[in-house]
Amino acid sequence: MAHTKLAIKPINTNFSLKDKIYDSLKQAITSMNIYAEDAELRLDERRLSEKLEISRTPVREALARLEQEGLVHIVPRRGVYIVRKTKAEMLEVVTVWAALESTAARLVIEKATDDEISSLRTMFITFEGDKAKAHIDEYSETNIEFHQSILRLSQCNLLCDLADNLFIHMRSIRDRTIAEQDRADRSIIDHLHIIEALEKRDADLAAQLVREHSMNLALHIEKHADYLE
Amino acid sequence: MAHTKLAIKPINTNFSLKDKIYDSLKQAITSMNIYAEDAELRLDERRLSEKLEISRTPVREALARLEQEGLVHIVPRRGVYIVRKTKAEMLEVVTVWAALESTAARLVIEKATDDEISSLRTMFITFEGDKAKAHIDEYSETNIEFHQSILRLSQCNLLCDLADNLFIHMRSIRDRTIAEQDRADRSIIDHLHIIEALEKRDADLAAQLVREHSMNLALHIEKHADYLE
DNA sequence: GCCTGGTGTATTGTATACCAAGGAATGTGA
DNA sequence: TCACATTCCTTGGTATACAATACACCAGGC
Repeated sequence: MAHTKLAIKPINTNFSLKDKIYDSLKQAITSMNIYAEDAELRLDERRLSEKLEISRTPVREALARLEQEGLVHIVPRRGVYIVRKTKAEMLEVVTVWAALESTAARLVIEKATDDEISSLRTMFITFEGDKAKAHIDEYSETNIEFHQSILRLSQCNLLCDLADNLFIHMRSIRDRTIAEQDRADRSIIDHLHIIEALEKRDADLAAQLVREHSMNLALHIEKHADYLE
Repeated sequence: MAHTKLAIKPINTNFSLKDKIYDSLKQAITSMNIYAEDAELRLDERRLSEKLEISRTPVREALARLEQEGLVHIVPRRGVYIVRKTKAEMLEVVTVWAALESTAARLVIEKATDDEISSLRTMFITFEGDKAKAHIDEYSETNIEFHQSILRLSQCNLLCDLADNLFIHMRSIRDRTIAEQDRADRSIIDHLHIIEALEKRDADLAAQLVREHSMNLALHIEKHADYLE
């Protein structure tokens, strides 16, 4: 049915250039492999603004936000550099992640329905048995999804937001470590135990299992992540 | 004694205008009572830049950082507003705080020396007995110091940084709530129990006590903080 | 050959001008 | 008196010009 009135303009006037650039840069940084030998860690205000065909001002504001967030480091009159976390810093990230996610697990028990919790279980049915090793890439995605689901089901926005920021750094590690040894299998077992604890509504146990699961990653990084200087 | 060598200048060339403005604004916002009826929540780029006798650009960059941090909200073409947390948001802040501090407590047990832990105890000797109620203001400071000490002794910078940001919001609540009822006394008792757990190097207990202590604040806010809309 | 200082260039920091959008004040007609 | 349109002011958004600094390179003197 044709409208008699000019139908639109719900066009977003609410997102300014700087927001778009911020999202765009963040996405770009997130999806690049920061720790590769030949990674291009240098950003150039002017080149960026020319490439995006806008002026430097909004680019600068976006970069300032990224710096506040810890993704880039701005050196006065030298340039903007993507931050590489040291091993020590990465261990801190994982530690804080553990804190956030285990608290999320407690909240899930308070707030989530049985259905929501059991939805976690269905995420893993495709990996029953030995399939995990065979489909590492898929599993890695599911793995990430699982952890983010716990955050989401906690219904605590602050928790989600903080965790999201940490996740940017976690992701690059997880991708590297999940393929090593039998970590994928071990990971699934851990996850199933966590789900069981949630289903039993045992807050202390769930929190403990979630924390230990993350801290195992920390131990692994401590031992094996030599590519972090 | 006079030096024979020219003694100095490791002078920081690293602090630009925007950094100073950022610090200055943050300090100002932190120390004002955001929740007072007549609080001036509106900021004006132009007025600020005129008052500080600089251009708008660095002011804008400072404000952008503060927005990223959640202290102010910038509404396009409307203005910049200091953020008032709602009750729900404040409860989230306290929840996340609990997560961070209880993890810090675990780390204290791993990393702090006996001396460092016992230094926590000495903070409270002046408030032995019934003195807490009589010196509410002093106690409020000690209270804050106690919690920050736990973070600091965890030797985890990320934990400290995140907690500091939350603390800005916690502070305004604590100042209001500590004077109510017998919360000061209760608070001291909690703190002493926490210290005992740390001294016994009982990580699970310490983490639990710290978390419960904070969550009690959450319950109190839930019930009594009607000034949060 | 090495040290010292100058100079040029690249890059970010800051200032300023102009724009667009929202909202309030004002005017106008019923 | 009220509803509505118009105007204007306020305010943040963007673009651009200029200033300041870091670094590389080079020339000249010892």
